[in-house]
Amino acid sequence: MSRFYLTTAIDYANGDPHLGHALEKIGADAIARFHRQLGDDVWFLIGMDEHGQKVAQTAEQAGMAPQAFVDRVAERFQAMWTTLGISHDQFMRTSAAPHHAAVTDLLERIFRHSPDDFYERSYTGRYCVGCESFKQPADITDERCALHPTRSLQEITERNWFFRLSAYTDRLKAHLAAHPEFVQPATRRNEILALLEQGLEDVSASRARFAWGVPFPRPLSDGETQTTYVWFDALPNYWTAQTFPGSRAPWPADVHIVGKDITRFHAVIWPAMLMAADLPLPAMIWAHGFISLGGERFSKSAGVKLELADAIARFGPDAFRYYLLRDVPFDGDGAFSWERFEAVYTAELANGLGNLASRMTAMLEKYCDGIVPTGVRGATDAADLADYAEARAAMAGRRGFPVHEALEAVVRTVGRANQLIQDAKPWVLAKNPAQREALDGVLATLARQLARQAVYLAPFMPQKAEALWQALGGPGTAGGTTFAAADTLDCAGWRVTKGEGLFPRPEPPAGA
RNA sequence: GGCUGGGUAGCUCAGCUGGUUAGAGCACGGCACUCAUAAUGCCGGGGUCGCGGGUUCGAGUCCCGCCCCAGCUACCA
Repeated sequence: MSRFYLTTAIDYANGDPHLGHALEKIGADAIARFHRQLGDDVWFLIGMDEHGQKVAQTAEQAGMAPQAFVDRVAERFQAMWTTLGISHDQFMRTSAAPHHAAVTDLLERIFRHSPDDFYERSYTGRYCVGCESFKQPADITDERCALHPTRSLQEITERNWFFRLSAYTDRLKAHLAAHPEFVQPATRRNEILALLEQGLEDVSASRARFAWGVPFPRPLSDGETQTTYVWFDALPNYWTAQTFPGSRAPWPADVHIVGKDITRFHAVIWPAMLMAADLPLPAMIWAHGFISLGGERFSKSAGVKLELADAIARFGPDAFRYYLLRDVPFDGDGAFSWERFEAVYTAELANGLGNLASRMTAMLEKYCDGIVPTGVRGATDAADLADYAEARAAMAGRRGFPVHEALEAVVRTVGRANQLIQDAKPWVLAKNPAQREALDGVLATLARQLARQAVYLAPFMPQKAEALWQALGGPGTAGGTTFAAADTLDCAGWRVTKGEGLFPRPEPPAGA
């Protein structure tokens, strides 16, 4: 059994969960569940990034202490993940004591192993009082901050701890050259290579002006203790997770699943920190795309534009998961639309899988008293197994994690089952007792097809997969069945029951 | 501006190192069937492969130029 440790980005705790957050967690959850059924010993970490000036500000605006505020936000996120069936093993919160202690340890480890990498330096920048942050040239128009054009920018000099990121340019280049799979998909890897080619600049490791965070372990030469800068607090969460009570998080991680907007932090700063601390690097950074709504992008810091609850309520959490995983390529961008959601649901879940289950269970009850007959495996099984092998290949990580390709391969088996029924015409065979063996063979094949579908769909639609598995009378659970077992299973003797439709067709519009 | 990737049927996309009538899914039209959630299966219409040159016996596939789109171009995360 091989170990598989995957993480998602920790979500910034200054608002409620939105579609963008959900896409990442659902995709990661499908990967986690898939690897459990591959037989891997999976540890799946998600969580919250709860520190920083913005959080402190938002809390203040809400009239709350920062900790009370993030407690409330974390609760909302966790409730959403429960609703969506996210099967994380650990929920990180950076405001938790073990994280503070472990971040401090990591920073001290860097001081110890790479004494030259942290140093004091003055940073001079254009500070916007409205934003309470330094502005980059790109954000400045006519000497004013784009967001606060009525105020003038101040030139402020601040003394901080800096991290000698520049010293890692060559080592990072060498690592990417030796491990082409380290950053995926390829387009993100190209961006990182371009960045390394231009050379890295040192980055702040501590900040003055706000206290909501982990105190930087060593004071500046003038005695001031500053707050650890966001990336030296947030990124280490993947590593600090193992210090939490009850955690079995190993190190290094097999894959960090992140949004494409934060690839560089994970592919450059984080590995450099680990090198400085003399710790092993994660095997892969997988950067997924974004989902837009009405042309507007979502990201961690974008506003809520779609009530997640509404989308989930439409056809249930599993259908929502299916739609996102099927219609949004996990290595690129996609767009949410109600029309598309309904079209995919109707065509593939109601008319496709749902109807297939319905016609198969009906025939088994009608022709076999609900007991799956004995039948030998044939070409249909072989063709299905080829598709499933493709699904496993897509999820193996060699080419990153194109989750949509895996699901697509599984969906092909639904079409094949419908075709088999049409070709074999069991209702014709049933009229002729001499064709009994042929009829049994077809129905047994269909049972195996549905059973395998339940098992392979479990990572994508955990609840619906169990409902199907139960209707088929399978032993144990679909999600608890390994793919290896599914590939060889025999359903002879299972008691099938035709229950409620798995995916009811959408209600026609009122008045239509 | 620079770097990277992309522009192929109404929509979303496949088309590896150049080679026969350019494919899939969805949508659309017709036919068949009745086990099924008026579901399913079969057949079909539909493309100047962004534009213009070039190389080649032959280019969606290579070269040059141009147009358009997306991402990146570092301390909000």
